[in-house]
Amino acid sequence: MAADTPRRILDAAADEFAERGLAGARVDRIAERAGANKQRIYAYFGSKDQLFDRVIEDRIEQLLDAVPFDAVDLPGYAARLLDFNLAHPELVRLLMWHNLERPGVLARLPQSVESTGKKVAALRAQRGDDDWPADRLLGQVLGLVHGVALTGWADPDHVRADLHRAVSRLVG
Amino acid sequence: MAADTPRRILDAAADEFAERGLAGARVDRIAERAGANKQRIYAYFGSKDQLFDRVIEDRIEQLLDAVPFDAVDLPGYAARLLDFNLAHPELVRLLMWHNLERPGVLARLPQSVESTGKKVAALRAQRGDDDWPADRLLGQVLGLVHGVALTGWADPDHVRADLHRAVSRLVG
DNA sequence: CCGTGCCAACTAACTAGTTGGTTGTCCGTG
DNA sequence: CACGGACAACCAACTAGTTAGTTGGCACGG
Repeated sequence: MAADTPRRILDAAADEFAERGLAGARVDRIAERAGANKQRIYAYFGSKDQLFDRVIEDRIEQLLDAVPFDAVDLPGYAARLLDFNLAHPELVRLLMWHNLERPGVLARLPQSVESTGKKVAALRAQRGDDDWPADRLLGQVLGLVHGVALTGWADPDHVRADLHRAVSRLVG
Repeated sequence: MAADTPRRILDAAADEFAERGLAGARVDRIAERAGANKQRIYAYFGSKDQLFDRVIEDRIEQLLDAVPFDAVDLPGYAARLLDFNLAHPELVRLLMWHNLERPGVLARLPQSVESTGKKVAALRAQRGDDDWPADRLLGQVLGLVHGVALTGWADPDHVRADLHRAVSRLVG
């Protein structure tokens, strides 16, 4: 077998939860997708809910640190983050489900808090806080990226170019 | 009884679906919340899925046209749209659920298409298309509003002020 | 008597979580 | 080398509760 069982279960669960959410996911289906056994799921992760949380923990870092933050070139960072989102729609869906079905949990996740803290600090060191407080500017930029990724009518190249332009105007 | 039965069912279903989504919602609970009867739901709406669609149809207009579009004062429009979102989180949740559990349906809804079309036309008449194509500029603005509403760490007053400032820089 | 509505019980399928029994592998002990 | 425990994993059946959707019977107003 390719990887060890807990790993395969996590991956299969990520797919299932991304497609159907917590309430819509089926434990039997996760077991089948993992090529593993139902009892292994309960042995390793305890319950469906706990498994969902572990999946999020497992993937959140991947999503947060996929694109290295660049306080100097904020428009470029935004564009690269958008590209990652477009390339990994399952992870975006996973986070949306989690936001709806486990409200507030993500905001309290240490990895998330730490990553955001570092970004704010880097941004503050680069630009200072007077023109536009770093945390709030970051919020605008991240909101813009996720928002346009959601709305996403136009083709990716246009969206990326427009996003780059928009963030340039924000920081300019 | 306050309103007629179909109306009460739609309202109760909107609450239930907004809280728990399609898969998480329970028909019995909707009946209870409506102070109505389960068979009435099936008599009027056919199935749980169809009921969900009807709820969306019923509420989509309310959410799309909640804030009259203003092509002249785009920053003000964005701020007012944000305020509506903050004031009606259930409707935002309802749309997020629908986007996940019924992907693509919303984009094909006539009301949605028409509303967007009018906005784009008004924006194009106001600013022209050369500097920034109207449809893509609108996408950026709407994406920004929904994005910051999602991310939403800071307090509403700051978020609104920052959003106003951001959109001002976009259109300026 | 017909339409609207309520109540309660019912079916049939599904679902999270459990249990018992089995196989194979690794590892330390005699 | 042989033996036996510990462990990881599989399979299948099971429990107990839930859930969408149905049916039959009753009350009331026009």
